[in-house]
Amino acid sequence: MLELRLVQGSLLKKVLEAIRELVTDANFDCSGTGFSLQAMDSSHVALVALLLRSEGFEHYRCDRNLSMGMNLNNVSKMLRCAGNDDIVTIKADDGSDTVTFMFESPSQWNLSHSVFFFLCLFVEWLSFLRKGQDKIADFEMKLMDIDSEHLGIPEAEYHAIVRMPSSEFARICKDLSSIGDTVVISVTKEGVKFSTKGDIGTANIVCRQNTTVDKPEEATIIEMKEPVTLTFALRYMNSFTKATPLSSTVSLSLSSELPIVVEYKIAEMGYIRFYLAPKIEDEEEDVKPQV
Amino acid sequence: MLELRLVQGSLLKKVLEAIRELVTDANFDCSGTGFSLQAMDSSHVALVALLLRSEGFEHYRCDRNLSMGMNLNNVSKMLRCAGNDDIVTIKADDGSDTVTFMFESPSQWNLSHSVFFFLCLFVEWLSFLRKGQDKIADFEMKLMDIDSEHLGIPEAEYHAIVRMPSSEFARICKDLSSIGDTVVISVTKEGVKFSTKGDIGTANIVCRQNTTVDKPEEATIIEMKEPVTLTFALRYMNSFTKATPLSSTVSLSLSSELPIVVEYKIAEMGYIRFYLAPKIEDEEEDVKPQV
DNA sequence: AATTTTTCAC
DNA sequence: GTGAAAAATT
Repeated sequence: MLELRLVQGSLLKKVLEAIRELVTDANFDCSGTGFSLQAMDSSHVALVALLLRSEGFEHYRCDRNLSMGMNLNNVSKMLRCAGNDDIVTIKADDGSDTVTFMFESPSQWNLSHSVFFFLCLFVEWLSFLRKGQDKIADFEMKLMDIDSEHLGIPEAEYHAIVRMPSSEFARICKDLSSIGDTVVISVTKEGVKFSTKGDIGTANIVCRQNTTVDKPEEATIIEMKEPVTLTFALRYMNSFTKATPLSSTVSLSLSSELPIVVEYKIAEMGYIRFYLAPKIEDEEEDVKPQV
Repeated sequence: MLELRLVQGSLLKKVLEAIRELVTDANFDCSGTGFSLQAMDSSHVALVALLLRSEGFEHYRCDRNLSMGMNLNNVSKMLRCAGNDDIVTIKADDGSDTVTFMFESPSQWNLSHSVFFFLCLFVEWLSFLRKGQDKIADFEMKLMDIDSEHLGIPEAEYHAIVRMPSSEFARICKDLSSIGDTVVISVTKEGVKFSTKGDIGTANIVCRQNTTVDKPEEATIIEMKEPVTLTFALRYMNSFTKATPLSSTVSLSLSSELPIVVEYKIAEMGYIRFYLAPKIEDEEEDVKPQV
């Protein structure tokens, strides 16, 4: 039997919005460790790895390892029926070919946004006292059989790791894709440079290391062992940035010839990591990306 | 060599959004006086004139007069990659067939919107002290050869000049175009009347002079030497109102048989002016507009 | 799921 | 000024 209770249900909604553009069907794997997913995108070029550790759940019961194949668009449809403040419970019986998502709405309180913070805390405390909720919904979904090719992802030493605000990374990818199709990411001790070239011209965006900001999540930090320059398809990068709502920072891990790792940490729980193989620099422009 | 540095980069973004619907390709002319553009719209009916005086730039260097032909949609694409708070620099080397737009993001400061104004000023002063920025982007674009027919626009005496809130003018043009295709603008000592006629009926909007408002930009001021009534195609008027974000007020200058001048002043820098010839009132409805 | 911008009908 | 349907964003 499986029963996972996640107080912050909006997190699950964000996770699905982050993945569903890239992957249509995937297996969710449950074990004592946590709730995880690993899948290639439909064109077999990018890889997504999700981990939500069991400790991050309010309640986590997983009697034995379970792999549940789901259509992510359908999961997303159901999750969109959950309010952002809902508590989400995922349930599956042993041997069952269905999974159930349960959403408990917290009681409606007539609060404007300008209410004081302590009042919010008070209200949250009240809602713990309440025995029930105004609304409880459950959605049951058929599971599917999906061939999973669970790749062991080797731990690699990266030449460079860049951490920057996730919104800034998203903005850069979006801006560059209005000029070109690919981005050249180049890390030197000067900083990290994102470049592209297209019919109407060229673009270069340089971000310098900057740790002198008020909030740590606004910092740009570059750990570089060796300079590295790699080229990637912007189309995938833009898909990855769908995970921006999950974390205020993103990290890019780069090594020559290795796939880039674009990681969004999920507070208290784990991460989403996207892997994308670099384009092979060649005389020809239209080289098909290799995995 | 050309190097123009504009602290308020969003202004340039707005200028391009204001023009690009009307004009696809145009020459930007740089001289000691400033940065200017003059172009007919693609159907050769309306004329746009832009002036950004050199004094409005933080730094203005223009060694010799330069006319740079650009596709405004491409310029706009690049400018959309600039943040609204970015400092924009336009660069061109002598004899080069490219132009470079450089965007410097101000450093991230932890400021909420509710911060006091003087604190903003302080922060702006601080950012001048900083040697560099977190993010610097540069976009290079090929220039084009464009036949420019730089018309001398004669200074005219206008029978009437109406100044009103630009948003109000935009609203009137939009509303009237849901009823008819043309607007009759009629200035008398009563005020200014915008009228249209269509299949479903007629509409008249009268704005009376009103200077007794709290803010001067909310005033409607009519300077009239002589009553005047002219007819214009609403389609162009609606294009002109794309410049609304540039100024809180607009002025309409009218004389019989002369093109109307719709002017948006650009604070501290200059203006955008749109010229549109009146439709000749005739028994026939479908008279082609004359320039 | 594909491409670009805004609104309604000829 | 051209064209088909609804809405925004890449």
